Amino acid sequence: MEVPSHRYGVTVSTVRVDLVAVVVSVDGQTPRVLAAGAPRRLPAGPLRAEQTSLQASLREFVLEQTGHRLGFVEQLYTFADLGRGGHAAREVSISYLGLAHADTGPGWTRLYDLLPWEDRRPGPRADAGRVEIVRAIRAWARPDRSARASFLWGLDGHPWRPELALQRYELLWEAGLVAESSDATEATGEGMVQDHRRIVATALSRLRATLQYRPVVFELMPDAFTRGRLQVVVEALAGSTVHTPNFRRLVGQHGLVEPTGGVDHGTGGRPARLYRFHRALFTERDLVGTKLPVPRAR
Amino acid sequence: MEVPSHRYGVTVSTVRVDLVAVVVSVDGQTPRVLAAGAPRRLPAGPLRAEQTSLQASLREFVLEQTGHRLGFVEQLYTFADLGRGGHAAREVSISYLGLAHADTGPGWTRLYDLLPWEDRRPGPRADAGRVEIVRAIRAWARPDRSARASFLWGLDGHPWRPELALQRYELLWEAGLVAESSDATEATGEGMVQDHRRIVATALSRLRATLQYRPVVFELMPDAFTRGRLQVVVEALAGSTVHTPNFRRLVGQHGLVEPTGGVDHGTGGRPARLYRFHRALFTERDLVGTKLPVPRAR
DNA sequence: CCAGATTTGCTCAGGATGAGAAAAAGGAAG
DNA sequence: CTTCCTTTTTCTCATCCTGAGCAAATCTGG
Repeated sequence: MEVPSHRYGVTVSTVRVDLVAVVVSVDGQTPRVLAAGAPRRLPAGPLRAEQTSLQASLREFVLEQTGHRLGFVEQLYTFADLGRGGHAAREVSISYLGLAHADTGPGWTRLYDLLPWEDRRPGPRADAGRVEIVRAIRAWARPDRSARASFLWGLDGHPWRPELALQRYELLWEAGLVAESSDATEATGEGMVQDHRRIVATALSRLRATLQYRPVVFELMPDAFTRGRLQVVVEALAGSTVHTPNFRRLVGQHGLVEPTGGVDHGTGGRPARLYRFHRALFTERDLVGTKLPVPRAR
Repeated sequence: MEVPSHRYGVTVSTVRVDLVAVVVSVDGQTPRVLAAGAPRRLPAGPLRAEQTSLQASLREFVLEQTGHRLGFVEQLYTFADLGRGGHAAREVSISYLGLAHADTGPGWTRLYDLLPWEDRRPGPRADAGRVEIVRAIRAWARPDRSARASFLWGLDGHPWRPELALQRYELLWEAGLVAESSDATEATGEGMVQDHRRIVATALSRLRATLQYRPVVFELMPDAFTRGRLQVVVEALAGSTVHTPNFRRLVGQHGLVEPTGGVDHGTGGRPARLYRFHRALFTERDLVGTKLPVPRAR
């Protein structure tokens, strides 16, 4: 069984390749994604011939298009299925997740306007939309797909898992509840160009999963911050809340942060101590091996 | 801040795109990778214009080149940095991990011939090679990179983490210990064409990480198997051993398997009960959410 | 001064995990 | 047939991690 040349094949596969960026930041307690236009579109650009690495290419065009210097960058997934955008031609998009410091302005779309069901933090809109979605899913899933549906939506005793955002989006897609052609509703969210909403869902899934075993949140934080502020950012990304004493316990016992000595009096209650990320320790470790809690409660 | 058209850019980025497959199987207690030639080369093929999905394209050319029908397939990473193969031209490779049932023959290379230091199971060759590698790394890392080195190699009180295979390969690369041009040594392994060994390391990392939270091993198992056999396969992929009673406890309590009623008398000791994967339960769940133990002992 | 809000620390139960001991059940060698 | 060896299988125990609740400490704002 000899493996032939890898130039094997009948079709010469020369296609156009784009880079697509999902740039995330947290503004107050709302996560935002860089996407402008109507319908919204993720920033994208071509591979640059002169750039040796993909990441450099990505950073450059995000900087040019938006003026933003990306901190953390991670490759997500390469989308290349036929008919992605409606055209017959194949279009290859290499997608990246990037984290940037807080910023607002046009082009910064609220993440949960795109995927409203992913925000489970207590609030006025949360419950109404949830009921509506769950009803629609139950109707569609019955009876064949109900096990999968209740697993993904944390029904019937299953826990809600934040990191399954992509799988939930895909189920909604199959159920016809997030067709990009339809109008935006309160519960099913705002549509985007082509398959960009799927790419955002991919990014959210990956970000939430990464949060559980790598301290990437610090890419979104200023140099000094309170533990309460850190908790708010984590909860914003996870889309659910955590038990405050347990959160600080975990943050503390991993030695992730060290006090700066300063305090913040603007928190409304007892003043909070300021901390900084213990970077010296963790750049060496390639940022692997220490985790922050993401809720996985019922 | 308006985001311009995503057709923005000075260079038209039309490049050739290949699919590369890392097909893994376990033969006895040695993991194998589909790669033939000298130096060895992973099976690769072009995107097929007529295939709608990448996975379908991949399955087809792996079937054509090797006669193998892939079970599990997962996208790994897209390599596209300039000068990957030594040429100036950019070459984009979308890499996939595939799992196949046990098979031998030419073309099936032993995985740990390529990455010998990743096999930590007790054995004659293991200790000798380990000492040699650790000595070389320590010499190179001192003193700046010693924290990173000891973290990755489980030295100075750090645990050995099987899933960091890629990071270990990259450190060895930086240290000049796995230059593909040099001759294969007992400790640093056999070289491959272009950056294929990096792709194999990527696959191993991903496979080991996946093993910890998704029951993908079953893609490598026959329909009926003993728990001892399952443990051997997991240990082969993880490259280290686990405590037998704990392994069976975990497998049992997750409800992953169910007894077929049969027994296997060929194990050399007390006959072992045969089990099958409880597939009905887990296809529904999208194969998420149940895990098999991978050792992370000191 | 009081009410409210937030930070901070402590405790406790339950589950998961690492490690060891040992019984059960067969095959192989003598 | 008996003895030894090997593998499977079941328990037990200590420890750590995690979820959850209670309460004290400390400030701001009215």
